[in-house]
Amino acid sequence: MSKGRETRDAILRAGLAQASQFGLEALTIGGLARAAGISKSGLFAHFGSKEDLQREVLRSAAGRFVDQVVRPAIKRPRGEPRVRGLFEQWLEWIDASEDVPGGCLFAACSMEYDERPGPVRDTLHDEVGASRGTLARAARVAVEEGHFRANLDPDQFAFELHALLLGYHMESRFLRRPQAHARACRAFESLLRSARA
Amino acid sequence: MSKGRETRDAILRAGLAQASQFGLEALTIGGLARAAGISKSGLFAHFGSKEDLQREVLRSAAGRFVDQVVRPAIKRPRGEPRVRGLFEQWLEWIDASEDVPGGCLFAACSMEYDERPGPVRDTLHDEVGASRGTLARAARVAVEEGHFRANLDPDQFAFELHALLLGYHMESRFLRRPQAHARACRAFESLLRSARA
DNA sequence: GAATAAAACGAACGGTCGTGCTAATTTGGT
DNA sequence: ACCAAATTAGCACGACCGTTCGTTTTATTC
Repeated sequence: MSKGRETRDAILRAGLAQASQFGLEALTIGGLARAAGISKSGLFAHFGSKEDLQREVLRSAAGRFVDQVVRPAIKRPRGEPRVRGLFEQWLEWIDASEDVPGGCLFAACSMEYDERPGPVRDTLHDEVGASRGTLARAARVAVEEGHFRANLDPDQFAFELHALLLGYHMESRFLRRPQAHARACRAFESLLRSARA
Repeated sequence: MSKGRETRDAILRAGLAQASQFGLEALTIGGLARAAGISKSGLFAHFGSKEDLQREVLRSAAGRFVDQVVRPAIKRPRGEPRVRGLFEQWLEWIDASEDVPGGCLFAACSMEYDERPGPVRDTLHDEVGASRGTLARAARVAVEEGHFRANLDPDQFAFELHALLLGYHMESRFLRRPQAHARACRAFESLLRSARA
């Protein structure tokens, strides 16, 4: 790998860390350059604009999300186990990982950008939509496998599960309640129960 | 009312509108002054610091939340109807109101401040905790009234309902799905069902 | 209507923001 | 070891940030 891409990756890693904690809007060129140990203009040369930088950070977050949540989950057997896998991996994704100390970047930013049109919002929108789609697809498969009842609406299930994950994010990261994990698991089991019955 | 408090209220009204759309961090003295039609320094004189301004905005948001959600709901009969009232009023609160065009300020800001310690976060934390407490209390009353099953954990119920409301916020305001309202209602009915059984 | 208090203003401060430009340096291929 | 290309640094810019200050305008009170 060329030197350029190496530093570029390092920048994105630092940017992801920063953005996950303080938001994409709070990402600054100067601050990020300081964190990455290079000059402002040296950093800037890797991205044509701040907006580009923000979108690249989002893209790298999406890559990590696939690695950490989606890929491990689809290794599990089709149907309910895979849905459970998505849920469990997603919980871990929301908990701080080494490179994303601020929790789920998407959850934080979708609130930040709900009234802020532009390319960044569009990129974010696509990625949130994709992750939501993954949930719905897993639910549909669980119906096909006969694990979930035949008349289950997979999109409704995905909506409810997604809401639950947002709730966990708030409970754990903002309210800092120690029971957050237990609460989320109980709610998930209850959700599964009504998806089967 | 003295002239000073009048403009102060007008500033807070504009601040609430702005913050609900773009976040409390994005609130700027200059921009707010422009929106309120006064000078930067004229505005600043009403609040000792930007942090104070942010906290006052939060306080005024809390007041409106009580007026628009809590008070109408506690007029309903104790038990399930009151829980339903909270849910319905809360949905309207999340939808744009005249003075809060950006949806629920608390939902947006709790993501913004989950890794940003300080007085603003503390204030926000208290208010989110209070609104959550209102949900739990209503659930407890519904148990007492015999509408909900006796072994229901009111805090767990509050957690799940709160998560659902966050999900609605994302579905409606960020993803802009037209079915958001129907989805939330279906999920709510399902939640009620499992609270009764 | 005059005296006094309250409120709003305009200018300026030191900082930081994103973004150009050019010059120096480092890198990789020969 | 040398050269071209890729990469980084340095510097400057206009704009805006929160904040302070002294002055001027507007409200309130007698």
